[in-house]
Order: sequence, then C-alpha cells, then structure tokens
Amino acid sequence: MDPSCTCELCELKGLFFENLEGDQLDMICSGKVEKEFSQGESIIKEGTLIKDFVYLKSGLVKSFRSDSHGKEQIISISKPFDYVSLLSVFSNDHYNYSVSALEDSVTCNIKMEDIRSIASDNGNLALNLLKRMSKVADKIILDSLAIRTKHLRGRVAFLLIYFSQDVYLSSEFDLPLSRKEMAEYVGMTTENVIRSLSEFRRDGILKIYGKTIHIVNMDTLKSIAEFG
Amino acid sequence: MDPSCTCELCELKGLFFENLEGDQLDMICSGKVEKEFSQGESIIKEGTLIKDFVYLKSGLVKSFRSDSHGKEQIISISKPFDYVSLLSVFSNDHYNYSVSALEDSVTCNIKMEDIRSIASDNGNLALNLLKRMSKVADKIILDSLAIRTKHLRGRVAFLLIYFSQDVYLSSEFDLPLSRKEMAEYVGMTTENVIRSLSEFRRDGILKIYGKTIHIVNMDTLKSIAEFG
DNA sequence: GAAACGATATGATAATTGTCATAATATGAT
DNA sequence: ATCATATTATGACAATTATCATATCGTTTC
Repeated sequence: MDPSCTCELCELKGLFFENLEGDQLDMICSGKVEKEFSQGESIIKEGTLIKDFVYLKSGLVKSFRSDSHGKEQIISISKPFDYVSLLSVFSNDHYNYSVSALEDSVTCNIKMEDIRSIASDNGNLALNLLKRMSKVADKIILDSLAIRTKHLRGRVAFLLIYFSQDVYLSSEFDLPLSRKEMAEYVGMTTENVIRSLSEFRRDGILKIYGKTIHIVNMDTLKSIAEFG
Repeated sequence: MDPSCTCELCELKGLFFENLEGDQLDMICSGKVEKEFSQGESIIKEGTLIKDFVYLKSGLVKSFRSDSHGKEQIISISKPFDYVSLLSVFSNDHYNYSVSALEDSVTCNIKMEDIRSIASDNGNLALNLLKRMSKVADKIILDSLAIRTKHLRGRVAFLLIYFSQDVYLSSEFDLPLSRKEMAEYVGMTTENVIRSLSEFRRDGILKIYGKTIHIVNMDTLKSIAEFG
C-alpha cells in the first residue's frame, strides 16, 4: 500500500476519471482502496459477490474460469491499461471469473455503488467506462478467435510473441506462465505445449532456460503464428 | 418499415431508454430509422464505418468475422433482446465484425452521435448501456469457453440444444444455419458436423428432414453436450 | 541432506479431427 | 423443365492432438 497514492497524481486517472471534478473526484479518492498482491495470489474469486470495481495499477494478471470438469481455462492476460475488473460487473451480482496475479501487482478498488452513483450523474464518466469495456471485450473476443484458427504450434508462437512484443518489449523474457497455464490459455494439453517449445528449440527458433525464453528467430516464429 | 412504429409503444424501449424523457426521447425517436432485412441479407459489414447504434427488434442474426485465411468464423447468434450492435461501437470507428440476418429481421438504428450526446447528459441511460453490453460480452465469452471444452459431438449437441431451448422453444424446429455455418460457429469442419448429425440420427437421438430437426431424445443429447 | 512433490520433458500409442474424393440431393437461374 | 451450382452426405486415409507411461530436474519440507 502506497500511502502517497493520490488520485490527482495517478497516471491511470485518465483511464476513467479525467472528467471528474470536485465532489465526485473526492468521493472516488477517499473511498478507494489500493491493494497489493504477490505473484500467485488470488485477486478475485469466481462466484464471489461483486462489491468493488477493480483496475490494475501495475503488474500482470490472468483471468480464468473452471470448466464443468474442474479444469481451469485462462480467458485473458492483462496489463494495467487493459484490465478493467471484468465485464460482468455491470450486469451481474457475482463474478463469473477468477483473477490472480502473474507478477506482483497493485490494484485500485472502488466501491461499485460509488461508481454507479457517480456514473448516473456524470454521463461522460459512463461513456468512458463504455469505451474501456468495449475495448477489453473486443480484445478478448478477437484474441480467442485468432487462437481458434491456429494449430498447436501457431498458438504457442502467438503467446510467445504476445509476451515479447506487448508485455516485455524484448526478445528475451521470463515466462510469467507455467507450461500448464500456457496450455490452459491456448486450449491444449500441457504435454503438447512442452513439445512445441522443444521443437522450437530444436529448430533454433528459441533458446530456453527454464522459464527464460530467448526468441532467436522472430521472423520464423511470426510465420508459424500466422500459420506455417 | 412499419410506419406505425413509435418509440412509446416499442416493447424494447425498456432495454435502453426507459429513463428518457421529453427532449431526449424525442431526439431518439425522430432520428431513429427502422430497417428490414430478409433472410441472408447483410446488416453490417466488417471494416465499415460505424455510424449507427443498432439493435434488433425482431428476427435472428449472426455476427461473424473472416479469419486470416478468408474463412468465416461465427462469433455469436443473437435474438432481439441480446443483440446490441456489437461491442466495438464505443471503442472503434470501424466494425470488427459483420452481421447478417439468419431470419427475416428488423433493426432499429440510432445515430451514434445521438446516443453519445444523450448518454453524456443522462448517466442512467449510459448505465443501462453498460449493463446490456456487459451481458452481451459475458454471453459471448462464456459460450465460447463452453464450446472450447467439448468435442465435436458435444459442440453440435450444444448448438442444437440452444436452438431448441433458447430460440424456438420446441423440440422440433428449422435450423437457421447451414451445416457449413454450424461448422463456422463450433470451429470444426462441415463434414464433421454432418457426420455428427448423422450419428445422432443413427442413434435415434434426432430425426432430420433437411433443415428440419426433431429432437427425439433430449436427455441423451444433453448428456452428450455435457460430454458423453 | 533426504524425501516428497510439482514442473518439465519425451516417447509410444490411441482418439479425434481434417482432408480429399465422390455422389446424391436440393436450389436457383435461364 | 433443364442445367449449373451449392448443400448434404459418406468413406478412406492422413494429420493432429490427447492420453498414458516414465524419467529428470528443481523446490520445498522435514
């Protein structure tokens, strides 16, 4: 918990609250709670009552769900600017999804009733929320369709490229997911994810040191992700 | 186009506009355009400029997208109360998806600028939109996860049960999708969808007369959808 | 340090799905 | 009505993926 956290200085203020003034901003700021989570900790539990509107200030999280056979399915992986509670907060009483921290993370939590009460007075805030949710939903749906068209190797390549280009901005990075979690995200078995990684290593596309991945041949990896 | 269509009498008014009064309601009503589409007609084209907020008054539509190899993927099938343009309308200039009519359909189109201008004055309308979009996004995401866990036969069973229980409320109905479209929705090949249907017929679960499906053994079909 | 456990890794084999060929039926256009 | 075309249908075979067995490595626990 950062005691110096003030909404006025928050770099994420513009995400939702840029057009809030005086009383409304005060209401959000005095009511907000910042929470820290270590890697692996649970942030939101599926089935739980929705009390807060949550967004991510820093870190990396996964949203997931248990299927009817008890297996977990990862729905999305999100960085600060693209995580907004989850979509169900405006239509449901209980979370449809769980969220947990893939890296040490900080969230800012605001009571749903405060958000609702302010949004009903301030249409611009509400439009801003609509815009954000719309973006998040679009990303989840488009990514899931993109993954669906690919074979195993393409799915794994897609994931590696995402981490390299969208999250860590480097060709070398530590995977924030276990092989099992990668499998839960791309919808395949753990064994086959491992096999794909091994193949990429044998083909000289990657170097792998445990969780550390070094993408040696990005062009080939990209063409595999496109379908090769 | 129904000349007698008036917002005051519209049964879908409560969907978004229940808390609109005088001027704002007039603005929507005088600006709205009702459009009719015959079965198979295109309602929205991917890549097109978003001008209108569109909702479905009657009929049945599919939302879909072309993947990188030109194949179409069906994202969702929607009835009047669960279709709300598509999610991207508040975050994008251009449609990410196409929409076309599976049955004769009627839409009500309202200019995006009118929606935005009213929502910025009227937070309750905006909250209503948030609620609707949240529901639509949730449904798409949860359905897609549900389908992902199933094998071919389970996916086809899932679709048939959807039509029977959510759309036509009968154990006998005319499929609004071709076998090819069913395949585009469940993410499998046309041949395999056909094979599943034939198997269900051979096993006495269905009777099939072209597009007409009669579900004879709903219990077995449900257990296949669950994973049998 | 040893034991126990989970994660990573690989191979053999089975199950599932896709591809290609082919044919019958239905649909629409002239 | 007839032809052209798309849809539905089925089979044989190939490709892809899952399952199961087993082994190694690393971490945690005692």
